Amino acid sequence: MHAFDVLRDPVRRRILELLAGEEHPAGEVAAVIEREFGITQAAVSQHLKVLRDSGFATVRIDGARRIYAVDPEPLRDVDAWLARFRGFWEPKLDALETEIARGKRKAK
Amino acid sequence: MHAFDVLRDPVRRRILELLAGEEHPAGEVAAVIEREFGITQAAVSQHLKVLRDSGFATVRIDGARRIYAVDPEPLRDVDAWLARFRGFWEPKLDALETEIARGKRKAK
DNA sequence: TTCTAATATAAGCACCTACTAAAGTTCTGG
DNA sequence: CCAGAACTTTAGTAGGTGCTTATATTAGAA
Repeated sequence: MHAFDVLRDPVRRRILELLAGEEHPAGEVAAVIEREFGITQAAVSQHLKVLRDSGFATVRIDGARRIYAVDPEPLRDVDAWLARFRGFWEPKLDALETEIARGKRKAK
Repeated sequence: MHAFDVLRDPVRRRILELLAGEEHPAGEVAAVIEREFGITQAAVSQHLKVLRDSGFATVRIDGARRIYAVDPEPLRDVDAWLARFRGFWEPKLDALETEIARGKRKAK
């Protein structure tokens, strides 16, 4: 499943927002989503599965709980795709910034 | 239609890539897409309509031709949404860069 | 005006996706 | 071991999306 297919769903985007700050058990995520979107816990679990399978989230087992966290890799891919359009709204680098960027690249 | 719904479709993403560099008449876009994806001109026209209606593309009439170009606004929104995750992969700003960013903000 | 090129729109159909309800799994406490 | 809590998985379904074919529109050429 392509990254944009995953992000297309507003529920999945909201889940990622919730996980962006810190990890959360599935139950907490489900509670928020059930309240905000009016869907069942099973539906949330299915969305979490999509996020897992597509690499947007990782799970850690803690007893009967499953703790979910963001895996940023696919989001980074999306960011990379967007890069080609960034010139439309970002101001050009000025000389000093260019130098800094250059220095950083060398440092690596 | 939400921005991510629009970007979900690979044909529409490809069209935006084509338009990213420079504007193109619908016919040129259709020729490329027909070849790359094996779909008809009508289908491409429908995708162009979606891009128009959702604000991703603008049209300029030139005789019998319609010249399409990227409108970056919705892409910028997507970029803004992604910003909250950028901390996962971007290194922290160092002191000098922070100063530059601060100066720019003041300058505005 | 008539013909053709360039493009858009309409109608109809085949998937695909997100949902619900119900059943299955796995852990923990008594 | 049993009950219940925390999740996941399965089966079935309604609605949405993207495609094709056919038709409409509009501009320029003859």
